[in-house]
Amino acid sequence: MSLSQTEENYLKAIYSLAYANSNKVSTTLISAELNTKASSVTDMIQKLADKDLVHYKKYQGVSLTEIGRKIAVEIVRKHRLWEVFLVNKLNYNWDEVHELAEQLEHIKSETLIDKLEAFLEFPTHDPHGDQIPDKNGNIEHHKNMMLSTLEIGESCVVIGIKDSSDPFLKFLDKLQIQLGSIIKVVSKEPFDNSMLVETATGSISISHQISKNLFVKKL
Amino acid sequence: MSLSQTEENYLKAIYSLAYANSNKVSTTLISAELNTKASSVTDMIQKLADKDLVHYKKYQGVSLTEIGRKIAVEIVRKHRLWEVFLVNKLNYNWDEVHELAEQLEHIKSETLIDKLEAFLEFPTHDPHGDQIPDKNGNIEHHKNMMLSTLEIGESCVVIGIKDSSDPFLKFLDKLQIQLGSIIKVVSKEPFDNSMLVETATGSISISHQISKNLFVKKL
DNA sequence: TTTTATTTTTAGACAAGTCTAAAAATTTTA
DNA sequence: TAAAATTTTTAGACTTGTCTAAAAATAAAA
Ligand SMILES: [Mn+2]
Ligand SMILES: [Mn+2]
Ligand SMILES: [Mn+2]
Ligand SMILES: [Mn+2]
Repeated sequence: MSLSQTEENYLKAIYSLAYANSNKVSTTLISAELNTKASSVTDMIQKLADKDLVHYKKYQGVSLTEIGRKIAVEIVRKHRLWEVFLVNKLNYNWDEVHELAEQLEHIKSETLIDKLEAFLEFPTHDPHGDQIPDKNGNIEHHKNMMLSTLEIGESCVVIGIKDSSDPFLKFLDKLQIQLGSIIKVVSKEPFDNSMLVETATGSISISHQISKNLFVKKL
Repeated sequence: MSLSQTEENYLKAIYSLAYANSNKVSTTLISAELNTKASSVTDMIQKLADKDLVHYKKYQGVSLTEIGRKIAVEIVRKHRLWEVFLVNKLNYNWDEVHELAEQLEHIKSETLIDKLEAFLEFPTHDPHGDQIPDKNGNIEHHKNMMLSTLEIGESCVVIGIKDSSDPFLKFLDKLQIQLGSIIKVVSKEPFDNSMLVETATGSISISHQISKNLFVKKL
C-alpha cells in the first residue's frame, strides 16, 4: 500500500497538530496547516479512515491509528535527515532547507533513508534542534523548557526552536543566536515579559515572542 | 511556468527518443517508452504543444522546441548527478540507482543541483558512463564506437553502455566488466558475430548482443 | 433552553492524467 | 492505385485532489 504525497502530507500534518494540541485534531486546524479548505480535508480524512490510517467519527475530529502514526513518524524522520544533509553536506543555511525537505521527504525507497543516515553518521537532531526518530519510529520529545521560564541570573544553552519558520530563523541569525549558544538572563521586564540577556556577542533585549519559542537546557 | 513530473517525463522521453532515432518521434514510440497508451500520449503532446515545448502537427510526429530541449537536458543533468551521488556517496551499485534517480530528478529548486554538483566535485560522467550536461545545457555525445566494431587484435577501454537496463548491468557485473575495463579482441565469429576477448580476469566469449551495447575507446 | 454563530459535512463541479472504443488518417501490400 | 493494415486522434469515462455553495451538526450566547 503506497501512499500519495498528498496523503503523506495529511498524515504528517495530523501528527504534528495532534502533538501540539491534544490528540484529537479538527478539520479546520488541518485545513489551516495545509492551506486547503475544510471540505477538502473532510474528503481526505474519509479516504484515510477507509485505509485505517486515522480514527474518524463524523464531527468528532480525527486521530492517527498506530499504523498511521508510524508512517507519519517515518516521514518526519526522512524530512529531518534530508535537512541535515542539506545543511551539513551542501552548505545550506538552516533557514533555507525546509521547502526542499518537504519535497525530498516523499522520495520512495526501502533503502535510501538508512543509507543517507549512515552517510550522515547517524545524527540525532536536525538543524533546528528537533530529534530525528530512529528507524523503528521511536522518538522521545523532552525539550520542554522555554527560555521565557528562566529566572534572573540563570544560564542556559539553546537546544531547539519551537517555531522554525523562515522569518524566525533569519531573526535568530541576526541576533547571532544558534543551537548551542549560551544565554544568561540578566533581567526580566514584567510589563511586556521581555528579558535582557547576555550572550557570547554581548547584551541584548529579547521579546517574549522570542523567548517563548526557544527551547533551552539549564546550565 | 513550473511543469508537473509527468510533463517532465514526457519531455525527457521525447529527448532521448529523438536522439536515438532521428528528431521526429512517433506517438507509439513515446507510449512504449512511458508505458502508457497512444491516446494518452496524444493528449499530453497537445498540452505540451500549447505550452510551446514541442513542435506538433497532427499525424506528423513530435519534436522538442528549443525551450523544450533545454528543460529535457536539465532533467537529464539532474538524473545523472543524483546517480553519481547515490553510487559515490551512498554506496549504491550502478544497477540500483535508476529508479531512485527517476524520482530525485523531479525535485524543484533553483540551487540544489548546482550545490550537489559542487559537493560531488563536478563529475563529468554518471555511473553508466553517460556525460553530465553542464548547467547551460551543453552536452556533446561522442561515444560512437561500439566494441562490436573492433577488429581482431585491437584493444580498448570501456567508456559507456548503450542499454543501461538492470539485467544488462547485472550481467556485466557477473562478467566483471566495468567502466574503465580493458578489453582485447582475440577472435571474431562471423556466424553469430560473437567475439572472444581478453579481459583482466581472463578470456571470455561475448555475444553480439553484448558487444553492440558497449561504448569503447580504442587504445 | 432556545436562538444564533460556527464548524463540519455533503453535493456538484473542475483540472490533470489516464483508459477503452471508435473514427480518421497514413502507410503498406497487393 | 485500390484494398488492407497500422497508426493516430477523438469521444467519452474514470480517479485524485481540489473548490464553492448549501445543508447538517455542534458549540456559544442570550
Ligand atoms: Mn511534503
Ligand atoms: Mn527541521
Ligand atoms: Mn522521472
Ligand atoms: Mn545513468
